[in-house]
Amino acid sequence: MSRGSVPAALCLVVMLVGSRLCQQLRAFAGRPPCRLTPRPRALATRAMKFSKFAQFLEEASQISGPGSRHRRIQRILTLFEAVRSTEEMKLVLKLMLCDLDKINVGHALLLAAADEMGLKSTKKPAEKLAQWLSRGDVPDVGEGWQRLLKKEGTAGTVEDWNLQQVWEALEKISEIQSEGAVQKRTQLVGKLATGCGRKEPAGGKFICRIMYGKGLGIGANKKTVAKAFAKQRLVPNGERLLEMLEVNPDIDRVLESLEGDCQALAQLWSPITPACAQPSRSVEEVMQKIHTKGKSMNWRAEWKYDGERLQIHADKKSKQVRLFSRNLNNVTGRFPQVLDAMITDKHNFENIILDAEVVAVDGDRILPFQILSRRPRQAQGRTKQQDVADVAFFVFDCLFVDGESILHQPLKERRSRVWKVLSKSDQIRIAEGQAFTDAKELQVALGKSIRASTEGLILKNLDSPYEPGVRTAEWLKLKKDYLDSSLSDSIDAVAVGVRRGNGQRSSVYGSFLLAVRSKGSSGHCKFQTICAVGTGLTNQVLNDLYELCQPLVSDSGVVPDFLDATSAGSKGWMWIKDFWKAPVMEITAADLTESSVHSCGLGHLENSTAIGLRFPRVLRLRPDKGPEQATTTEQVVSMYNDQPQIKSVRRSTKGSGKPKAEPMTKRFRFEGCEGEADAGGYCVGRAHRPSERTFVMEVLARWPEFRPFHVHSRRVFRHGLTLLQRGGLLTKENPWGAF
DNA sequence: GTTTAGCGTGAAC
DNA sequence: ATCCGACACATTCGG
DNA sequence: CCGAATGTGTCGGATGTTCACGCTAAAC
Ligand SMILES: Nc1ncnc2c1ncn2[C@@H]1O[C@H](COP(=O)(O)O)[C@@H](O)[C@H]1O
Repeated sequence: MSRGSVPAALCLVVMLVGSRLCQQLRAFAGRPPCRLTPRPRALATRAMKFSKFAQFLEEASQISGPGSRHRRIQRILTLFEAVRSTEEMKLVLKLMLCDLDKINVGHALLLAAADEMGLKSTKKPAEKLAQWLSRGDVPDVGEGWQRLLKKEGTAGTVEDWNLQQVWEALEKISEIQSEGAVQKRTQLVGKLATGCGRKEPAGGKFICRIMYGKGLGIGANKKTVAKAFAKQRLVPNGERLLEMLEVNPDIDRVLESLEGDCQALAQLWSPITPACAQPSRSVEEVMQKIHTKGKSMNWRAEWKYDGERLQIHADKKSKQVRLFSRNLNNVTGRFPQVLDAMITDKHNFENIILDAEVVAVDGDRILPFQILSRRPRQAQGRTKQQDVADVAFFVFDCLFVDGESILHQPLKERRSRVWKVLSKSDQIRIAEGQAFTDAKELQVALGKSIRASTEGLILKNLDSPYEPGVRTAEWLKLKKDYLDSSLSDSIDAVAVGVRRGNGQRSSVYGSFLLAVRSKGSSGHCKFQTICAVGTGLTNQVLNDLYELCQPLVSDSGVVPDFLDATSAGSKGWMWIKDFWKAPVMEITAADLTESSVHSCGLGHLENSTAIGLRFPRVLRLRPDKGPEQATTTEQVVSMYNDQPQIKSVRRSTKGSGKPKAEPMTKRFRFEGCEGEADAGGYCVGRAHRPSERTFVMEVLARWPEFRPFHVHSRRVFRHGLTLLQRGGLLTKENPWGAF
């Protein structure tokens, strides 16, 4: 077998699953206060100390290996069993799930608070902490706090707050406002750290993470905590916690309701966790998913509008309307135009809950997400000046109508139910879509949707019920940037800056500042930043990049002169000085956006705007390329101008778009694979076991033709492995050496 | 003393 | 938003 | 038929850009 050619058996067709659960909804974050009942004090006598709470968490965090999930759940269960009252249980849950009101405490403030802990053993604790973090001595601020507090020791009498005290401190922090707020907050946070972490330093770590609000880092979040809660006995109906939370995010209320006869039904004025869609990477993959699902061929392709998810609650008689964001925040004040549109007499409902996407529009034209996000976030006074843009609501589902929860009804029913009672208007529109049965129809629909400036399609099983909070297989998203085709171009960009990772990535660089090539005025090459990227990298690649870049990093902190960077775009980076050795990465993105942080295209566009990338991610490294072969600014600019939204604006304002630019780098597809999913049926799964990873590495190393594939570590050649084994190319004795 | 620029935070994607 | 790793559980393969 | 290999789902935790808002610090 010659090295440059690919065995026929290895024809790989990318067609299958990339099912990725996105991160969980941060369902609880920042919910506006709606606490009507004063909180009774927990029993003072046996109230749980934060130190004890922290010990449980610490133990749970150390569990790993096979069976770890179960053991972790058991450990958390013991924590629950140490709880003495429902009130205390509320606190435990809210703390574990970081369900706090907005407290305006972030990374910087947590650092500064180290100086407010009254530490004796460390001089300039905040400085020390920052140093630890920059060197990766400590994976996150929380661990840093723990380390500082540990040094203090527990000699003498030491504060040890109970959960109630901690909660009250958090509430106090959330209330701090106006002049001097930052200082007051910092002091209070410092005090809280002392109260939580003097007796048990791990308590400092956890209170820090709780305030930061991104999870406790113990390998247990909402789902796992709920599993443990299901087994505890103090509060009845524990196994219903999750479903109840999906229909009412208020933990206090839900725990109370569990004590009665509870049912997970949609309720007016109480936000329902929205359903999400699974990503799909091609028309073929979609068709395959639909068919293997079997039963129903009753599917609908709907435009995926690029705006914000909005849940509309309305009641005709009381003339009330309430709007909730995807994360269940109350955003009623942000869309005053729509409130009126919801309470017209033209509608034939008494009350209703709609699922919709709100989009910035100009008449019939759909505007980019960026325009929508420029609208004010808070209710504007009566003296509203010209708004940034009109908005329209594209309704695509209905969860509740006239006092009845219709979550369980099939989509078909729900749809026909709404359209009967909802009256369309400029503000209230219906999501465009069509039924489809085969790949061809789907392909056509996809093309249409993209030309209409949407992100792609959402495909829905018309026979499926509404599943709150679930990334259900009954909804598939097919976005243009997922597609392996010329529809989405990739960019080859140079890593010009690096930044140390956090948490589990603290031993390597966690993200990279990327730049593209541009001709400097003097004819020299200048590079312009286009995005930072930190996803799409495997641990292997991260380690390699660390080894590769470490020697190239300058210690000066001065932006190198080959680089054209804005001041905002150059904050927090360590610079690569040995530029010509800098690694090149092939990346992709969902959109090209206007940027004030990055410098790409400065000088090529009107209003001295520059271009950045939305949702950038690494496809692969390009060790075969040097910076001089990176994509150019001009190419990026023409990609920008090629976007449907930009074109449509140009059409309406000017005559025509710019002339077509030189061709982009295209991703390679191995010959014979295109559209031949049935030909061999060889492919594709995730290569996540070590032997499979090794195999992939080998294949990539030996047949460069494979490299240009959209190779994420989890969507590669499983069957290729089998085939090679069967063909005798791989043997048991020498699994990888037979090439 | 008043105005403006900068920075941190949260939240949308 | 995207993506990856680890683990869990289901299904198929091969002796 | 059973253990190993493979296929797929679930969950947690890394990471991105941009914007408005409100406080702080600098500039006038
Ligand atoms: N017709 C539609 N049906 C469902 N979701 C839609 C639709 N149009 C836009 N979306 C949005 O797409 C989001 C899901 O995409 P993603 O967040 O990429 O998983 C939802 O949260 C909605 O806000």
